[in-house]
Amino acid sequence: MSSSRATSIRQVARQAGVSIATVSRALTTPDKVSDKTLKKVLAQVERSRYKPNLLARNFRSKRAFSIVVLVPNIANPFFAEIIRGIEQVAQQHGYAVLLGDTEGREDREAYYVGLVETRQADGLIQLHPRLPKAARGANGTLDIPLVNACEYIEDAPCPRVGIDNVAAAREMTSYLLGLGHRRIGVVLGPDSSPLTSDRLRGYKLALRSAKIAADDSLIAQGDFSMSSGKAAAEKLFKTKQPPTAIFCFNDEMALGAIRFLKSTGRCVPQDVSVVGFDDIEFASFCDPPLTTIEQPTREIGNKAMALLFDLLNGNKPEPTMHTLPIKLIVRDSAAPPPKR
Amino acid sequence: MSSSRATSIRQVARQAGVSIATVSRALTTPDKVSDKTLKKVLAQVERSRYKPNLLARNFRSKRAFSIVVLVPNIANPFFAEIIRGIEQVAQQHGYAVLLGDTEGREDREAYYVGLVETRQADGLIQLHPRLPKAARGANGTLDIPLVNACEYIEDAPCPRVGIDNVAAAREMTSYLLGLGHRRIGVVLGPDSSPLTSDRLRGYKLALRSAKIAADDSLIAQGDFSMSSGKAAAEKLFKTKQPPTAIFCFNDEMALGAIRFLKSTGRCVPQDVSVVGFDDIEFASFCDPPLTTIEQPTREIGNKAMALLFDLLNGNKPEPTMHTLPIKLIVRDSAAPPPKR
DNA sequence: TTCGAATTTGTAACGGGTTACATCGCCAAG
DNA sequence: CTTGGCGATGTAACCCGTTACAAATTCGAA
Repeated sequence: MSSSRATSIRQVARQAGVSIATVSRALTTPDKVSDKTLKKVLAQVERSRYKPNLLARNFRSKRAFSIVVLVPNIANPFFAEIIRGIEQVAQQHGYAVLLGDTEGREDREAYYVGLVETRQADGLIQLHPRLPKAARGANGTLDIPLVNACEYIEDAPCPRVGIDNVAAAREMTSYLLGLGHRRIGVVLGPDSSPLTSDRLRGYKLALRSAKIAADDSLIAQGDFSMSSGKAAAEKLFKTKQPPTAIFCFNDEMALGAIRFLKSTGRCVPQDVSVVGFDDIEFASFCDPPLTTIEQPTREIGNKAMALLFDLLNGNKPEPTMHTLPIKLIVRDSAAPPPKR
Repeated sequence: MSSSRATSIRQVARQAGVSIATVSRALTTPDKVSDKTLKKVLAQVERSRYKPNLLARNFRSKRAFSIVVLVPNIANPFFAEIIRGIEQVAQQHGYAVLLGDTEGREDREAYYVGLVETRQADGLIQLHPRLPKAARGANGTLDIPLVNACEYIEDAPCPRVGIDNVAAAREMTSYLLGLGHRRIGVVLGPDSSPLTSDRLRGYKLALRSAKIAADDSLIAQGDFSMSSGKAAAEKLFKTKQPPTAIFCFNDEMALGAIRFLKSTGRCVPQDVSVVGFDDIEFASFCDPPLTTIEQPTREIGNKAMALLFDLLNGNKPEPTMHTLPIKLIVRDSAAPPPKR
């Protein structure tokens, strides 16, 4: 109580009249201790409210039992769900998760990589679409246990988990085509994101299948933020022949686009259809409820952590891509184009 | 390279021709080492790519240099912003933040408290409106360094940081009264939250000042979710005399309420005004943009971490409440009541 | 009873840093 | 030429667990 020094295993051992090894065993491998002694030790542990210092245990075992997740932005509910998925299985395996919100800054990223280099964390899950610079070893191999999720890294020498963005975008585009749309605008994410190129590819594939020529004036740049979606929609509607439907590469931008359309008196979906991607929670509560692509966020997180756990336990890295299924969620933001 | 054993300080010392103490000093207190030796040591550190094992350092210094944040739900963008604020100053002080998403489960909470009891983390920031059960010591004092943010805990023996919810709700209610509303509905948060009672108190205070009698039929229960806001609005409009304005105790519920009103053909704000609380990012992008109360989320996070840091460094606990200023954000979701 | 195997317990080394204390050199003052 | 003082360096203890190995005890079978 009064002592500032926490009770140590040696104290417990002395007070229980056994050796420290016995106390250690009683706590970690109880079946190696006789019933009588076990009871005696546990009673004393209880009495002196002893909590083993896991800093010491981890040090000895050379494991921090924590992993870090590098995330571009936790304020984004899409990532939040993935983090939950990660945490869920992390906890099952006794790992804690360190949150690494980089807010886009490289120095932050380096800091978190440093955490695992200095053994404060055992591995890293990267949600950004790039390999952390600091993680590359001298000979090009990976220095640290790493798995990549959501935004996959091209040719990354690590396990990856995500969805088939080409197929998903193609499915969504086909859906709009099926409604009768012929002029379908797209609002891209940032260029740096492989997501953007994949989804764009899917979009074009669908057009090709429908024998429709791609039109560059129907493609607008965005950056996954709501305001960029608004601006992109504005740009698309300044052209001679505006689209009858807009496919935004995430839900936030779709919300922004809808915001613009409404502000100009257009109705969604009667005048223009708008669809998104991700199915964040707000997608079902906006007006109109958004037709979008649901990503298995929870599962992506689960899988990513499971892969990292394998990695940490020496199981094969196998730098393969793990693709999880998506689902087209039809709500009310897309309808057949207006007749004219 | 080939060795699985990471380079240790002893290796570096041997190869640099100095003692381990000198290497240690070169890395932690360079001014205690002569320039010549310092250069020699750092060169060798570089050459052998030595990274000190912080697990060992932390073990020795009896500090984990990490703290945990207990959060009800990271998927909630309001909490996400606060976490960012916490992380920001944590990093300045060399602390990492462990994310503790409890998803409302008590066992999870206990697990995270255990993390600090076992020294894997040094302290805890609680975003829930309650004291972690496990944190209470034998004699009622706190066992672990704790600070409470956002949803304050009544009589908690720890520093707290948040806003003046009574004053904020009062200000918002007065604003609606100023627009001419006389029947103002409220949608509460969960009963267990002190937030709810404080905001309700502020609401009633404002009514009293305007000499308007409170009417229980204008009070509806919610739980901070969008769907609960929708349900609550529905209930309020089933009564004989529905309100002309609805004050929802957070933005999500306001979004839900607007959703309901629109689905019944009512216009916001022409027919009914709706206001929220928190000013989450979506508040400015919904339709209509939401009039709400802006909380200084980033600052709350910053302050909470600063307080915890003080606590960890032995500075007085002083279990006082730190109140940060709010701001009424007027957008388009509230207007004078319709004339009749 | 005796012996060996199996089980339980204890002793002590160990992990990788930090740091108190001792030592050593060096230089200025006496 | 001493001596004292100071800065730089080295030696070794220490942190608090785990665990290899040794010792002691128990137990059953011969």
